Formats: sequence, C-alpha cells, structure tokens
Amino acid sequence: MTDVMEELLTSMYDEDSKLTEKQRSILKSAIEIFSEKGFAAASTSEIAKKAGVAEGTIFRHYKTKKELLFAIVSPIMIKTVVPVMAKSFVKEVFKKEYDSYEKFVKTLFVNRRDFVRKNLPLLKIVIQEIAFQPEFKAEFAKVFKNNLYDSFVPIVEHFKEKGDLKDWPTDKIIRFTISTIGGAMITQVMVLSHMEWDDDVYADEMVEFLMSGVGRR
Amino acid sequence: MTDVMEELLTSMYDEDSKLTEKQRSILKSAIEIFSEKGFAAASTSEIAKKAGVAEGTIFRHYKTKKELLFAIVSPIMIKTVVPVMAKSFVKEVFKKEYDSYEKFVKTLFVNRRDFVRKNLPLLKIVIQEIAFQPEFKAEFAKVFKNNLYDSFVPIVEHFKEKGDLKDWPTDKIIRFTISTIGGAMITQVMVLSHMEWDDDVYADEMVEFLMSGVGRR
DNA sequence: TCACAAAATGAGTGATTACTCACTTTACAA
DNA sequence: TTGTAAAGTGAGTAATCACTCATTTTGTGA
Repeated sequence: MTDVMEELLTSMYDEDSKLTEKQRSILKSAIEIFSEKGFAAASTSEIAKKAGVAEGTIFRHYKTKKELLFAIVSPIMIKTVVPVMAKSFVKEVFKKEYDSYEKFVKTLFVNRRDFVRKNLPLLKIVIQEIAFQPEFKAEFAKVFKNNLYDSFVPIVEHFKEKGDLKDWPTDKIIRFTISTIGGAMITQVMVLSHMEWDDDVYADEMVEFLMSGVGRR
Repeated sequence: MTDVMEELLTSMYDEDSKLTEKQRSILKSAIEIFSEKGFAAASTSEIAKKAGVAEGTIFRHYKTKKELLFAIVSPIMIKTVVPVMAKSFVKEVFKKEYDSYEKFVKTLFVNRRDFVRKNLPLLKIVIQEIAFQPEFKAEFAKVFKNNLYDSFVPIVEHFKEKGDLKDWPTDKIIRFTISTIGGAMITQVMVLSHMEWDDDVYADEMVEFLMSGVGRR
C-alpha cells in the first residue's frame, strides 16, 4: 500500500461518510488490477474476487466500471502536483534569503522523485488513461496549468530579479526546468531503476546541467 | 496514411510473398482502431467492419488478435530509431569537418520530430503496449541500446576530442542530450501542438540550452 | 431486544467477445 | 478451359463481459 493510496482511501473516508472495509478493499484491488492489466483489460469479476467481495458489491457503490476508475484517478492528479508547490514549500523559497533556484529545483526533484517511486501503480493508471479518456486529459491540463505552471511563475521571477537566472522569458525557463526535471525523473525511476545509482549525485548532476543552461554564470 | 504505415505495408509485401488489398486494409484499420481505443478495448469485429472484410478473414492471416498487434508493432520500433542514426547520416557527421555537435543535435531533433508528428497513431500503440506487454519492453530496450545509444557513443567522443564538448563521461552527455531532445519533442508535439509556434526558433532554443550544459564555452 | 436502513450477496441477464469451420470465391499455372 | 491452392466468408460457439435484482446479512440507535 502506497502513501497516496492510504491518503486516497482515508480522504474518501472523510468526504463520503465512512468507507467500510469491503469498500476500501475494492478500491485497493481495483488500483492493483487496473495498473497491472490496464482499465479495459481488467474485469470487475477479477477485482471482486481479489477484494474478497461479491461482484454486486462493486456496483452497489459505483454505478459503472468507469465510475470506479474515476473515483480512483480523479484525486490522484492533484495530489501528484499540488503538495510540493503548496503554501508551506513555496513560502519557504521566498522567506529564506539565502535560498537559490538550485536548491529549489533539487528539493522539488528529490521530493517528487520519491513520490513517483512510491506511487508508480497509481501513476501508471493515470498516464495510461489520459491517452484514452478525454476528460482526464482536460483535467490534467488544468491541474498542470493552475497548480504547477502558475506556481512556478513567481518563483522564477523572484530568482530572475535576484540575478540567479538568465533574463529569458519566464515560460522559457519554466519549460527547460520542468523538461529537465521530468527527463531525469523518467531516466532514474523507469530506465535506470535496476542499476546501482547514487541518487544524490544524480540529482546534483541534473541541477548543475540545468543551471548552466538557465543560470547566470 | 502515414509514411511508416506505407513502409510497413510495403515491407510486409516484400517479406511475406504478396499482401492482398484486403490484408492491407486489415492492417490499416487495426492501426487506426488500436490507436484510438487501445488494444484491449478494440474488437476484431470492429476492425473487420472498418476494413470491409469478414471477421474470419482476420483470423485466416493472424491466429489471434495479439498476433495482429505484434505484426503491427514489431517493425515500428526499429523504424523509429534506426533511420536517423543509420549509415548515411552518421557518416555525414564524421565526413564534414565543419560539422558541430549543435548541427548534429538539431538535425536529429528536426528529423525525428517530423517523424513523430507523421506517425503519432503508430507510436501511440507502441508506447501504450510497452506498459503491458513485457516482450515489447524488452525489444524496446534492445533497440534503444543497439541502435540509438551505441550509435551515439562514437559521435559524442568525436566531438569531445574535437573540443566541442565538456570532458564529461560519454554516457552523461548522451543522457542529457537524449533527455533534452525528448523533452523538447514531447513539449512541441504533444503539449503545444495547438499553439502557433515557430518550429525553427524552438529547435534552436533547445540546442542552445543543451550546448550551454554540455558544450565547452 | 427490536426495527429498519444500509451493505452485501450471488445467481441470473443479454450483449459482446475472440475465435472456428464448413463452405464459396478468386487467382493463376498448366 | 480446367485444376487447385489460397483467400475470403459468415453463421455459429463457448466464454466472458458489465451490470441487475430479489433476497439475506449486518450495523446501529432507540
């Protein structure tokens, strides 16, 4: 059980009155099977069997199989993007005068990399279904814009004024930053997961590379 | 009909005696439907209907639905990676003394970006199924290593000796190069496809960013 | 302890699935 | 023209699909 999965299940607990053990079990099994076989290839009977409930129980709580998918996916996208850029973290960046763009990027990278590692099954479902469910693609674009991109803007501008960054258009700097972080994340989590690798050295190399591109000398 | 699709159909024509019109039609329809709905959600009856053939005709040529998928996907991965790094292009790089790593990267980027744009449906099938078909993942890793990564090594070392590149480990330079090209490609093809964008300026910005990271002054 | 609503059940539903096969049509060499 | 192998057909099949519903079990407040 990943930490977001736990969060997901408890947050549902808060919102929709209480979740029974069987309901939690259904969500947990659905996440595993959707992740392993994909949404379309997963059958409700298999989910019910794995969850130890009758198939009818699933449809008591979710009118359709698709509704079950939505119940799982919807909360995830926000939880993937929001936490790091949220109040506490961003405020940190501005408060401490000695903070640098380097430190911001490294913290962001390390934090999200660990998150991705812990929640691969959930993220796999989201990424897969974004390709086929137009609603997901739209929601993803919205979350990305409102919670990631827009949070980036004041930070980049802060460090531009401070003289840490080149006098490039803000969106250009954000593009290269996100792209470099993303590339490093994919490389480290997906491609090189089997290799022995010094996580910290890798993160530092990435930041160094990025800064020589967007940083000021 | 994309160019690779055409290639795919004609190459099959060469290899397995001749393909009839109906057989070509089956492959074409299968590519479209697999790409739109995903392999698992695509039904053979729908493919047959779209192709204008009886469902039995599909199973005369492909024992199973999965075999149809393999017939489509297998040739694509190589065709995506090999052509650019192939003999003619790589030799070009070494022949001309005035060539630079910048020019190599830009040519590679522009060439593959246009390829990706033209063949999005085919690539979508491959990317989706790599997540669920272990054979595809293994084949992809092999093609990537043998045809992309290994071709990169002598090129990077050539420009390192020439003094164009930093004296970093070759694999580190390759990692940043592929990651930067990949990030730019995803950004331009997927994310910003709807925006007005000067392709050439975008490519130059990417190369400039990359070179300030891996280049020597 | 009782009443009652919510939760859970599992046999049953029609639709759809991948795939088969006996049969017909087509292409082409002799 | 004819023989024949390959190509194509479409009705048929068993299995599985998502989903329903009458019934039973469970949790809880009075």
